[in-house]
Amino acid sequence: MKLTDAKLQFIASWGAFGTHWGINRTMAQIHALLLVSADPLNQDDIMEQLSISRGNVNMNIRELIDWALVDRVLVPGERKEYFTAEKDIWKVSRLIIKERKKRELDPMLKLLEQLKDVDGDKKDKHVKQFVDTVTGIKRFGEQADKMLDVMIKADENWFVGSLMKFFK
Amino acid sequence: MKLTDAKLQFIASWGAFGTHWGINRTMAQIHALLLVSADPLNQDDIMEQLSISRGNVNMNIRELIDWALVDRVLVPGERKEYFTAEKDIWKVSRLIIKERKKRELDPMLKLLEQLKDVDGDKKDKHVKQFVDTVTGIKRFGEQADKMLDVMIKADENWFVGSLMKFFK
DNA sequence: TTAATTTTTCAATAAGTTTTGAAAATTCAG
DNA sequence: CTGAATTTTCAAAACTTATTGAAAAATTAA
Repeated sequence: MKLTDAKLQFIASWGAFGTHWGINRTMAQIHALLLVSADPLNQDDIMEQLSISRGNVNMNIRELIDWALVDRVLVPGERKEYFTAEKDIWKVSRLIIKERKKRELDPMLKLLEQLKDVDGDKKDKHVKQFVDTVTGIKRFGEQADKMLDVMIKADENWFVGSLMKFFK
Repeated sequence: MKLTDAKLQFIASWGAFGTHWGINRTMAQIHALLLVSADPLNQDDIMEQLSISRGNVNMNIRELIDWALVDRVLVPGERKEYFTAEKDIWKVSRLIIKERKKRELDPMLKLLEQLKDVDGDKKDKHVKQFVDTVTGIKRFGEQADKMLDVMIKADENWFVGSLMKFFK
């Protein structure tokens, strides 16, 4: 397969993949494009290669920068801003875990903490089922929280070496 | 907080949570409702408690059954079908991992396998960047794949006991 | 059987999300 | 400063996804 076609297919698939993970299609496509580009790109490059509008590029690039997946780089002698993606996929996954944990898991745990103290007789089976469910999810979430914290701090060697040996 | 309000808040939040994870809002809400209900519910119960249409309940219940998160149960003397959710959150998480792995990770790995054999001179920096990126993601995906397989097979005791000790 | 009940389907509609593009704001070279 | 280049904003439009509800299909009690 030609490089150009392979790039297009990678970008399309990464975009579709992203939608399953709460990341919008275009944001994932821009990310994909930058991941496979050897040199930094500017807004016009991205507009042209993905056939999308300036506003769209601008908004999604900002979002990618928020997630720390993309950095602005200064190209000497150029007025325009250039962008480049973090290429180390282990670092990328840690950045994504960190961001999603903050946005999703942490607030959920906070809510469950409140809900577990519902009023009413613990002997009542409806109250009991609610409390048991909430408590169970909370415990699970706390374990996941710890595990993810370790992953966020770990580096690839730790991950591949220790964890994967552990997982046989 | 009263049980009724706590339930509503749990259902609303679980629904919002689900949308971040590629699960539609209503499907997650029905799941939440069944998780906190002590007894099985029928379509009319769900329609009433969530204020949604019959068609909507029917489609999303079927989807939940596909994922094996919900089971049909026969209530003696009743004509209607009743539904109940798997309450063990560890089992629930394994079912979700299994389904999403099959739908998302496996196809992505298949694609990356093809893309890594792109034509062209490996010395060319554009080809090199593409191949390096694809190979890196593929390797990462394969590790994740193995790890998730172990998790799918594991039970809660293994998970909490061994893994969590490992994670300090 | 038949007819009442229940479940399923699906076209139309509604709701939600993303994208555009032109105008406003900002930046910076001269 | 001034004005050209660039970036940002955001209301309107396009697109995507979810929901409704009525009709069709399936089920089952009598």
